[in-house]
Amino acid sequence: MTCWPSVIVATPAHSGVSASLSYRSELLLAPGTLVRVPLGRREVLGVVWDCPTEPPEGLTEAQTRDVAGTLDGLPPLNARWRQLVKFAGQYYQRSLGEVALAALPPQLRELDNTQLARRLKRRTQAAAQPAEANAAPHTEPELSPEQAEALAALDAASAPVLLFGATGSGKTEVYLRATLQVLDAAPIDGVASQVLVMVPEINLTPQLEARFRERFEPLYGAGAVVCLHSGMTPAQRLASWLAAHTGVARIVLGTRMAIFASMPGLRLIVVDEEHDPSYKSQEGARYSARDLAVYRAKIETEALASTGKAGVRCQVILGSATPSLESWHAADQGRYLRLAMPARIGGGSLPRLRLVDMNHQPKGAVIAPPLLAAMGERIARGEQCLVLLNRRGYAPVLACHDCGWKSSCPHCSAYRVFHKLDRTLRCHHCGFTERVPRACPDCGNLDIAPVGRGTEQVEEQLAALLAGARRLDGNPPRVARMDADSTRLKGSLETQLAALHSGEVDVLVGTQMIAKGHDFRRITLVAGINVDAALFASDHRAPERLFALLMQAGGRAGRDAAQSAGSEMWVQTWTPQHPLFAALKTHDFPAFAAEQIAEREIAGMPPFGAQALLRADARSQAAAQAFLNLAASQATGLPHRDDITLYPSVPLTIQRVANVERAQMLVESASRGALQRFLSAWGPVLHDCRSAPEAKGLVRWAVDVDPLVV
DNA sequence: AGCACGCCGACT
DNA sequence: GTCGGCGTGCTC
Repeated sequence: MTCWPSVIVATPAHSGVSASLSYRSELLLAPGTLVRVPLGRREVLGVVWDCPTEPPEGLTEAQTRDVAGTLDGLPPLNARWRQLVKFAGQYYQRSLGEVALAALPPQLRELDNTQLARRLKRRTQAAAQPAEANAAPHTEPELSPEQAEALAALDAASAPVLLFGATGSGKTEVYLRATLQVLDAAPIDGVASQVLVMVPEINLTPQLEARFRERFEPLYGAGAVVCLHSGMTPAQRLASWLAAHTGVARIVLGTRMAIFASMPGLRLIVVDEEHDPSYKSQEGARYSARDLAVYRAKIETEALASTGKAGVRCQVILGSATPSLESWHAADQGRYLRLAMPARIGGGSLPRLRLVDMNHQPKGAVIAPPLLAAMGERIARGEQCLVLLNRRGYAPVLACHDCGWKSSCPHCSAYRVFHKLDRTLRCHHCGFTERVPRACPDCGNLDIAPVGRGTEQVEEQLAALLAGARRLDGNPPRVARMDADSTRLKGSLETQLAALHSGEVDVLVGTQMIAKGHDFRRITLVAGINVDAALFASDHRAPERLFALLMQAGGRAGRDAAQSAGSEMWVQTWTPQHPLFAALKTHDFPAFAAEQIAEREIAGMPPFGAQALLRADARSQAAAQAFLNLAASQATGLPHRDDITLYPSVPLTIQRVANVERAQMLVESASRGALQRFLSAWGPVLHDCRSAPEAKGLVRWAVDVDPLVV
């Protein structure tokens, strides 16, 4: 029987190709079937969206080509997955095909059916393997009263759960128990239950993976836990994806991209560190994996409810010690259920805050004398210190004192950072790297000097400043550095962490990557060296990010209950009176959040209003802004135009990156729905603006819905 | 997005 | 005389 499946392919929205393309097939194809279809002169992967038995209107017989073939042996992508893709495409203003195809493993496009069959066979064989009988049975740690309470509440909850747990309160154990409960449940219609666990960064997957494997592989076999993130090879990604899609994998652990994993038995989604900005994608479809997680759980639950079985649902847990204000507000309103776990496991306390007023310290001191003394004492006791600084390299700028030359990047409106180790000037935005000149390129003066401090320099200076201190073994302290530079090589992160755990290193200097997740047992002092920059950034989310960073960093200290009593969080600041520090001192996130939310309400900021950005990249700043202004003027008469505020176009903070000028326009509305409908109508207009003479030199444009930085 | 066709500058 | 720059246009 002949049918005319409509197929979505990886074509961007408004590219002139309609949402789906109609083909012809002699076989009835179920929606969600993966197919290969001819498109122009090439053959591309597509997803069957619908399969009418009537020929499409407006297309002649000759215009409809035959489906080239299906990907055999793969069950179709289910209706919930398709609904997720559809929602994400509409909400974030991208084509369905773009979202759907980006969500599939790239290697799927290259496989023929024999290769695919081989892969699938390998998968099912792995599944048939019995659980390792001789694996040591894991011992489940005893739950704290708070954990037990949270689990009980979780069990009864029907809304999304915001697990507000202090660092060290044992959130991971709650995730593990909740996972166990879900995996234990009986299959529904022969589909085994599955759990999706998301973490913000690739760096955090290994340790969580280890804990999940240790707990669940003895129960469910070696293939039960798979990872999904961009650091994997194409072959690994395909293998994980197939395992999830076929139900062989019971637990998928991954970064934001994992939110689109096909999981037919999905019954629980965990979003760990839900406040982390990494969950918001910054290219392609700019989706928030956290927000999609809430949506996905909702549609999965609705589908399960319609099967008529009582009590089955797909739950979502958002976990954080410093939740996003969006989630916090949702909990305030009762849309989410807030479960608090304020106490640290073992009764340890959070570190005491020590504020250092830099106005009262010796001029030019990098590390204030009292902080230095405190570090020396810790080292002498065999304890470790963590020093946090948000700048890589030796110095953020190199300058000539004579003529005022600075190490600007020729391709970006930013300074190149001085890296002393390899004597280079490196642009952290476009990567442009040169050897440090011997003399000032402008005036020839030999006296060019670093200005400001980065991690390399603090590492060097700390080693010198602490030279007089002694470790327990009588040797001088060892200072190490950990940042994107020092961990660039594969495996070096692990090596550095091992050095820290073994006690080889006494002081670790690093960027915010050291604040996240890692469990450092012997650290009792954490110091933020230069935190003020974040407070004066024009970005209104800077305070909450700084609060989260300091809380998270502080959480690294005193994780061993025996040492936690004496653990300290030192912060050097020029503005000790800032209210953020008062809340930090008492570890009072609720007070801080309430204050920030009140500010947002007054300003009409999210979650009280909805925002989007129209971004333009062009050869010249004038062209970028001309495109935006044209787009604004062409918006007249569009639906809900009156409910929308279009702000003037502005250059980005870093206006030029890699010789591309960047500008943006803020789009705001009190109503999310109005914003949505306006943006949908605006899309085709924007596409047309591209070819207007004003926009000559435009490189690309994009809409960012719910942007993090405005 | 790809991948064509198409019309103007420096080279085997 | 060609190779190749990327500007415009199409893909069921």
